[in-house]
Amino acid sequence: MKHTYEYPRAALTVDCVVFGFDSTQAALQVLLIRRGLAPFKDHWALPGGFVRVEETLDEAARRELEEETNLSTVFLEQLYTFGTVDRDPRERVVSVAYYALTKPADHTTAASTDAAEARWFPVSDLPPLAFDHAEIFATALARLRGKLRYEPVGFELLPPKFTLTQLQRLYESVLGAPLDKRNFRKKVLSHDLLVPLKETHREGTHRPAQLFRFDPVRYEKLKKKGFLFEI
Amino acid sequence: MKHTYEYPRAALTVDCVVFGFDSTQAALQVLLIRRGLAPFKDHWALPGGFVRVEETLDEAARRELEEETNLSTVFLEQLYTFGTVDRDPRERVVSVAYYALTKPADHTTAASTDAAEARWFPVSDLPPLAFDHAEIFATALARLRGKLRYEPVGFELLPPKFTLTQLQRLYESVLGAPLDKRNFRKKVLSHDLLVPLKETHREGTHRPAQLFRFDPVRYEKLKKKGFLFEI
DNA sequence: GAAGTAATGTGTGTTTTTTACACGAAGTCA
DNA sequence: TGACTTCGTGTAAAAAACACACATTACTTC
Repeated sequence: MKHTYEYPRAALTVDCVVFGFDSTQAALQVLLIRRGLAPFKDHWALPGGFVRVEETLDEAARRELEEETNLSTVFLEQLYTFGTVDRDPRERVVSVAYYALTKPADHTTAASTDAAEARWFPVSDLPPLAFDHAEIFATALARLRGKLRYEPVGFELLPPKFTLTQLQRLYESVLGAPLDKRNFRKKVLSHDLLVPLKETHREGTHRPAQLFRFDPVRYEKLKKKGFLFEI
Repeated sequence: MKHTYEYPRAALTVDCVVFGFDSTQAALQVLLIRRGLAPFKDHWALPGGFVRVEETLDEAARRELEEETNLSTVFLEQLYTFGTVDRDPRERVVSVAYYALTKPADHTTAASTDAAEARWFPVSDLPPLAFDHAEIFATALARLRGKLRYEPVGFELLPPKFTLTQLQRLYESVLGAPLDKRNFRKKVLSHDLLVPLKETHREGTHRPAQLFRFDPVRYEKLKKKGFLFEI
């Protein structure tokens, strides 16, 4: 070790796996950016960047998300820290990975501001990723699956008003298995976290569907009491 | 590493929450070391230390564990990364926390080699901890609870041969709730991960208990097939 | 305005899982 | 041989999970 500090320093980055859901195609998506610089120039990569000395990890993740993709106010949670010695060809870089869930409203905003070209890809059809980002993505997807099963985070991927069918499609794409309509509705509604709205979702040539919204206040209350929200 | 850094560097540490289980007292325990240096001199803290440039995070955690506590071959898993700006009064230090599960056999070894005095504390009665280690510990305990519920990690805290009552006591101390003996045994045995031994555990003035061992091979097989091991 | 189309919304019976619960058996010690 | 302590076991009731089909509503087209 030949450094002048008393301890070795590592370059610290945050990388974000940003999930979105396309209701029309019922497809889970990830936001990627195309790298403008070497290494991995022109490759697709997770949005991310270096952590500044005066900001926490969470702040860094949120800042990068805003800078690179113009997303804000999203669900954001630390995922795992990747510290293989040679994951960056330049030098030792340790990356704290986060995953984020975004509502469709934010998507367009994201897609429009491409300093470095940002695009949504369906998770089932990703391009090759830079660095160890494929591994990070896989970890994130696994975590999302686990999370969705036990906590009501699905709403973070839908617009504020949504139908039960939309919600079911979301669960189906994330979990990768079809669900029974009646049983799904029964269970979701039993948690008492959805409030039916007066409005309906009218679209196309068929019966309009009831719209719901998620009740975050009620969720906090129930969570405190230790309720579970298994689907 | 060069002297002129294009990006800010952070000092990177690993900290380990080492769990042990005292079967005789049915108490979950944590291994702490007493700090010999400022800051927090003479305070109790989690074992840990700086990550070297040529080692991965996992390697660093394992090395620190061996150096400071003489433990090896334990279950070790990354927990969470703590990156509050001022968590270390000296300078910016980001810590990747791990949690470890150790078998009783290792305990004595650990207790004996105290360069810096290492001691086991029952989790219900911890001294004040240095830095943000109390928060790290709380995170680890919550994780352990979650993990135990869905994966067979309890065996990591017991000797290679154990009785079902010992296992039950372990679950009870970690989960913090009493369990029904018959239902517990039924469920544990239904997973088909325990093999009964010829020997029995004879102790004190009563009927000896059947000894079991965990079957890691069978576990790997079942895990691959996607089986769950909920308790 | 009648008929066709497409997605919504709803209930019940069956199976599986979870829970609650008590007592004889086996060994030690005096 | 009697007292003591922990071990090991089964069943019935309740709850949860699962499988499953059809009438309703709105729009479109003829």
